Amino acid sequence: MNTDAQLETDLRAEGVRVTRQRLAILHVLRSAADHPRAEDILARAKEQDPSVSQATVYRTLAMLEKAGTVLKNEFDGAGARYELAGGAHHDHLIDLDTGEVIEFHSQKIERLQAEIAAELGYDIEWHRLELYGRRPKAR
Amino acid sequence: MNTDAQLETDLRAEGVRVTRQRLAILHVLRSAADHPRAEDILARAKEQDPSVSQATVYRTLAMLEKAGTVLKNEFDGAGARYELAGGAHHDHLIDLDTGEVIEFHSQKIERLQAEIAAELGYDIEWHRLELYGRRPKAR
DNA sequence: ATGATAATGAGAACGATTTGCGAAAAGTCA
DNA sequence: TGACTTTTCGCAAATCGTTCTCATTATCAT
Repeated sequence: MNTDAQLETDLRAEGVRVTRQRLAILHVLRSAADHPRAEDILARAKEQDPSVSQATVYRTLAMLEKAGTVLKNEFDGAGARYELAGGAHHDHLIDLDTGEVIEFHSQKIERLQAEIAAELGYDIEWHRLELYGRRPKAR
Repeated sequence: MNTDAQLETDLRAEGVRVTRQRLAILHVLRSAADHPRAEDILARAKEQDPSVSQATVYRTLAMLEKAGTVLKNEFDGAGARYELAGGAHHDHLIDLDTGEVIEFHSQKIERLQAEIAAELGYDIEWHRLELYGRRPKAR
């Protein structure tokens, strides 16, 4: 698990400065149960530290993404959605009615993807698999 | 196969007016071997009819997408890329070095996706599977 | 504490896409 | 074909999410 202190240590290890704003943003990410947008992250971070600005949210997310600490998901519709990395790789199922994001993983699909790419003469660098669906209406 | 005349007939069937601009855009899509961006489509359509404007390209693509005639792909990086629908469903492999887009299809993967969604209690409305890779350097 | 330097906030700038609006075509019917 | 109605068009301004500029502030090694 990642504790806030743990994350702070990681930041220092990256050789970047530990600022109030960055800690606020990391805390938001760590305590998020959903996959918040930059806008949401800004709002939540401001609760903890009103001085956090939009620019800093984007700058911090970009740096954390480069560092591999956060994952940026560009689902359809408006705006990227973020989550802390650290867990196992997974793909996403987006509920078209609520916007809720469900994580899942299939070793079989991963294997098939690699096979297909190999047949086409490619090495996969990364991939994106998103299912968009609805919960069938109870009848 | 879709001939230009065929596409025109489809347009009329949709109850929309057949304009020079729309025909130019459809022709561009039909003769495109790649997955052009709105910008490319505008440039190519202008060769055939200089009066085509950017706004019309976007408006036309939006209407064709809604009509199911074209597919809009939002790969990573800047701008959506379009292709004529009409063929069989397929997913994409994007060459990270050249930007080239390769189409592929796997019945197995499709089936697995449906199974996974079903287990989670969902019906898939649509999905997006993109592989991003490179051709291994010859040694 | 102090200074070198990185990070910040505010707002302007950006790129892709969308929209409002008056002018110009397309379709319709006589 | 001409007159009329409605859609579509081009242009420019507006949006939206995101990035950048720059003067100011904060971090951290000393």
